[in-house]
Amino acid sequence: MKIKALNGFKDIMPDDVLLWRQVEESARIVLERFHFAEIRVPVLEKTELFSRSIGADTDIVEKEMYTFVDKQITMRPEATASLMRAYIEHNMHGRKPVQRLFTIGPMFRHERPQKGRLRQFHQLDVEVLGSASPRLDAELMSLGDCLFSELGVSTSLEINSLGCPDCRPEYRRVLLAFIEERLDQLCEDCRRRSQRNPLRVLDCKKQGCRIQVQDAPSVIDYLCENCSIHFTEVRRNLDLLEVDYTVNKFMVRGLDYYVRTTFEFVTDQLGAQSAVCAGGRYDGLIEMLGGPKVPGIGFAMGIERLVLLLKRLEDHGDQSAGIDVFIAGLGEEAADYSFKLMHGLRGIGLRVDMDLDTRSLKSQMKQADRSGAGYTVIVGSQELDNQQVVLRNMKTGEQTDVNVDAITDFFNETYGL
RNA sequence: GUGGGUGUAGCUCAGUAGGUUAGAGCGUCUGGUUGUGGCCCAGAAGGUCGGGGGUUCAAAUCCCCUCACUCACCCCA
Repeated sequence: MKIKALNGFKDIMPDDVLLWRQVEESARIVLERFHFAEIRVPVLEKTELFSRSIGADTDIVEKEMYTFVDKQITMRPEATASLMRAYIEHNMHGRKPVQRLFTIGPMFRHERPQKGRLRQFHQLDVEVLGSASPRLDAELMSLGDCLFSELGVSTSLEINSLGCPDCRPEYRRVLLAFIEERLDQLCEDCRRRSQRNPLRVLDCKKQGCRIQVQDAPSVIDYLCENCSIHFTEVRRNLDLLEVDYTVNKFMVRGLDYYVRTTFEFVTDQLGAQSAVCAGGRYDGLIEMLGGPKVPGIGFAMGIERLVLLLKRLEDHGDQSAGIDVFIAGLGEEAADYSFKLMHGLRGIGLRVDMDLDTRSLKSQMKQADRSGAGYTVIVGSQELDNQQVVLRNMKTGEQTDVNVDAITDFFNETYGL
């Protein structure tokens, strides 16, 4: 029986890892420009942390978490909760007024896998704690924008406001009344949704429902004064930074903790999974988890989805990490010498490989070619007798005899080590 | 949890009025080049045709069951 990876769990193969690194490195560069600090948190947490923060009756908590029931611990389905826990646990609010944090790592959700959605997937998670300024909302969105342009992928930004505990109940009532008036026109799912989370009816993808909700009351019209001012300021600041966006009054959130600003970077290139990055404000969350009364905002970016987008940009063929020097040897006595030489060259920082199984020279040259080495050192018995090796430039095919003692110096000069 | 699609060589895929030893390209290996890569040529290795059962003289091909993968719904990054 062949052992295979679990459904929804994927190996990231060497060629793809290069793209992943590109994403992660770009992210770290951009995040540093925005003065963020990386934090790494555990993958396992107490189940309660997630049920309390994400919401006990959300799909994630209800049926998608990998939980060790007997131990009451869960593999994180998202990172925000863990970061909040760490923030509270280490009293980070006391160290400086505003904490800008990010983390990159795997998340786990037991959903049915499909394109751009796995059971173990990876997110870049960015959070800022300690400021309620609408400037921050705009700054975070511009950060996402910068990251996408750094990577060369194009997405569009959609924003909305969900109001706050002061104004949302009123809107909810109005919306529910609107929905109930045309309940018989809506799909089965929406009828169910209208009971639990009427907001969700707004982003149903079915044509029939879309027509029905077209003229539904907009959250934005029901925002309280503070939320309204906040949203206007967010938009003004986005304009100030010249970040393009559209207001999507149908955009809602699946997680309970979001208030006020929500946003999504979407693309039409990923099939059903249009969101590459999504986030929003969660001003009451930290307090709810037993921490200080501190506002927060953050977003999560789906790395797999981003990598899929990058793959669409150009043909990424074999581009496995190459080496500088390949050592080809003839026979066993050469092998000892080659082995030692390889060790020495690695010691001065070169990327070196050889054929440990002493195959034919032809085979070794082939390996040298594929390895991407700029030079091949050929060691034979004749060369050993004369204390010389052949140095072959793999680009030009030019060969020179070099004294064994001069080899290191040659590479030192060539590669400027 | 629900629906559609696809499972043939390491990879991408041909292969239906059922019919001998199941094919191609790429990759791998060997040789053409007594110690030299890329291009070219020749050859070789590599397959329980996803698995099980059935129909038949005969099944990759037809029927049933099952599993895996995949896309989509739900939901979400």
